[in-house]
Amino acid sequence: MRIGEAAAAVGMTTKALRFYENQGLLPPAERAANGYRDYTDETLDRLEFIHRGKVAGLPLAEIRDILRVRDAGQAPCTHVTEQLAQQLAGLDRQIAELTVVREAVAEHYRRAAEGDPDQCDAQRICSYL
Amino acid sequence: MRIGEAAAAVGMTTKALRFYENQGLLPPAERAANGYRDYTDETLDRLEFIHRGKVAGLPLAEIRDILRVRDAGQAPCTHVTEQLAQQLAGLDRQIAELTVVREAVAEHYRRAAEGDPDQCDAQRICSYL
DNA sequence: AGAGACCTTCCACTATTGTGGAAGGTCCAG
DNA sequence: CTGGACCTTCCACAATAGTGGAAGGTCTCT
Repeated sequence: MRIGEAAAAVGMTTKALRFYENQGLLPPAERAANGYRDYTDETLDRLEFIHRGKVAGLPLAEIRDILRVRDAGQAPCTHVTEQLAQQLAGLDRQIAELTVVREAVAEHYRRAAEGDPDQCDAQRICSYL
Repeated sequence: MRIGEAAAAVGMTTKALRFYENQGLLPPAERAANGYRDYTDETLDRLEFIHRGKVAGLPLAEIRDILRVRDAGQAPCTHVTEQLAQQLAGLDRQIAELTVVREAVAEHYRRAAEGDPDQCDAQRICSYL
């Protein structure tokens, strides 16, 4: 199938597919006689996999690495498990950091919402921040 | 004081200060006879404010807007309160989204950690993702 | 006078994940 | 044979928050 059909089948754009090829997530596509890319269902599986990886928040580079392990003939499970563990740790760290910021902002906001605007101090520029 | 001294005083780089001037967070600096930027303590206050805004996770554009309101002679408190409310909502949304992703990844990981690598299915590329 | 530490401007580049558009080739229907 | 829908490549741009480096001016110490 041609690129437009493949893209539509997985809900991506043709631009994205070419980009993935460029970034090494898809192998260089087979070409029809006219030079058009010609995809098989295998590519769709691969694209679905890429989609699942993106949903899990993995950067394209990590998805690419997983696919490379797989393409090298190994089951990428160990690698995937490792990536998932790292991803989990990263998410926990990110959530923890955001929660800290959230608490700080919430505290600022509480003071701002109850406060007296006239207390603003020129030197602080705004006493609520 | 010159730019290097000002930058050191607030723990920023000279590059960052020029960048802030460029982005409108700092007014065009006074210049000494030799063309060097010449800062006063007011600039330090402003930089501290920028720093607090950054810590609160506000993008520079929003910090700039707050400063503009302030520079226009109004107390920016109302504006700040509004920004803080938006920021809080944004953080809550971001944390909620990350938490959803985290749960999905954790579930993938649980299955991967206990699973049998031989179950990997060629079509799925990796059954853990 | 020369070294070294400052300062100036300006342009390019970092990372990420694509999107937009130009210029041109191909294929099918009317 | 022409229009429209596809496809090709390639270059530029988006957002964010700066950083790196080149080329050159200035100041102070020795």
